[in-house]
Amino acid sequence: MPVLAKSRRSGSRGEPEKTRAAILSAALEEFAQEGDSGARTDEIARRAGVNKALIYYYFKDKEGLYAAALEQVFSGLHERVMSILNRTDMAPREKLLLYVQTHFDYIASQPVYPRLVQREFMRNAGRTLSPVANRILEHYGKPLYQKLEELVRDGIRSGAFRKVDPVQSITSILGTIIFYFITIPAQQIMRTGDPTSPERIAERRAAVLDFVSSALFATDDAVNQKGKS
Amino acid sequence: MPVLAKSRRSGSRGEPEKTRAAILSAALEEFAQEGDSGARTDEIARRAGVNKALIYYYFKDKEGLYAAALEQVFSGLHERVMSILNRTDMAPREKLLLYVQTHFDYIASQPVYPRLVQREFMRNAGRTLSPVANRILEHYGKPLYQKLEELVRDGIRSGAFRKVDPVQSITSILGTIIFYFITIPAQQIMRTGDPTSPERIAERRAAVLDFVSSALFATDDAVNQKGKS
DNA sequence: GCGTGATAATTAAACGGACGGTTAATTCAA
DNA sequence: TTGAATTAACCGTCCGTTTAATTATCACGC
Repeated sequence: MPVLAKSRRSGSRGEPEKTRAAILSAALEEFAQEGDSGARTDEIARRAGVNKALIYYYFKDKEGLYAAALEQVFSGLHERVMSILNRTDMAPREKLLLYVQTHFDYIASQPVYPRLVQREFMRNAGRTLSPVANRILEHYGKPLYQKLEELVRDGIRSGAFRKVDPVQSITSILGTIIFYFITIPAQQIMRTGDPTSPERIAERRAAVLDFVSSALFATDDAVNQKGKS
Repeated sequence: MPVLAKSRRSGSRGEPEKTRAAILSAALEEFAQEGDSGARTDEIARRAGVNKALIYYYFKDKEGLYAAALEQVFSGLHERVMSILNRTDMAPREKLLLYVQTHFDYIASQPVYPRLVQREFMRNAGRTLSPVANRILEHYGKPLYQKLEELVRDGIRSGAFRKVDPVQSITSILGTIIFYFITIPAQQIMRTGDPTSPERIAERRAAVLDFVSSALFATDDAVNQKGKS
């Protein structure tokens, strides 16, 4: 990490931004592992190697820290994925496959992400999500779903995709991509070996692409002429 | 929902089993909603309409209650699903579709189930699951995966299924079935309307069957469905 | 260059409420 | 009378949050 010559702004010892980042990183792990309420501020501070009070110095309170953690993972995904979905130079099939790969790879590169996210989206107090999750979904989730829906419609219109319900198929695709990662702890029992090893991840990646392709793509133009039951 | 069966005077012999069941039921909701550590024993007692001490009277401690809750949902699924997977009078395609329907319907009938389960399987303290989840998976998860794997192999061997990796495709299928339910809170924001309404559930059910069928079944011109194997 | 405040970064310690769990007393069917 | 079922009240601890003190760095006048 290059020491920024100029950004030695002010303060006392250490680098404030580095400290902040350390806290955030520790929080990501702890939140993903234990969940919102299960995460302990003491443990986060310990992991980050800083005093607990710094959490409240940099992020107002536990919820503020939580929001920052969610924001970080989501903005990263959003950036990568949307740049693909906004492209206009690709046919639906290639575009969808590239999207799936990108989404998959992002999750695989941030093993902490899926559990963090999934946890949050399962937690509906009564009937509504937490304000934090709500904001995240409005900001990142909706545009993603919208673009994906558009893509699927394009694919269907052009005959590249089967005539599926766009929204439903998106849910299925997301499930196929994400499910493996959120069940990794369970898979350590169900199967032998390490589900997070590069080989296993590669194996899963290929399987996801195959599964989605087969589920969504029309089986060659000629074949889909025959009526379906 | 709070069935205050005040019929019996509460004092000593109300109905013990009814009380126990009330606690368990309340626990299921609370655990599913708030998670293991998020759930509050006071709240569970309140929902069940009983004194908090009864939780410790019937179930040793919070973890005992949690284990009982997991046990209940899993045994119910196990019972329904295994009876299908053990049948020998069905061709792979029908068997798999029936399995998917049954699994789906069970979840749909117990909206509390998927979040409860998913929560648990995401929580790996360090490197291993909780002892409770471990036991559940050994007892219910492994046999299920095993039977499903067998089924997929049969399907491939008979030519009814594409030549997929059995284990990977099972993960994909499970993801397709379950993902909708564990993201219901999020879907209340992403789409309009109630994702838990019968119409929506039916719509999702059809989509799952379609998605899985298309992903897994061989699209051979030759419909070599020979009925029994 | 050199004290000298000012301020940002960091810490130790403690507070107060929440929450899991306990206990001793009470009720009521058999 | 016995004992299972139930309750109110309590306890100790964990944990999020606050506060006050401390350390280091910078700005600046001298």
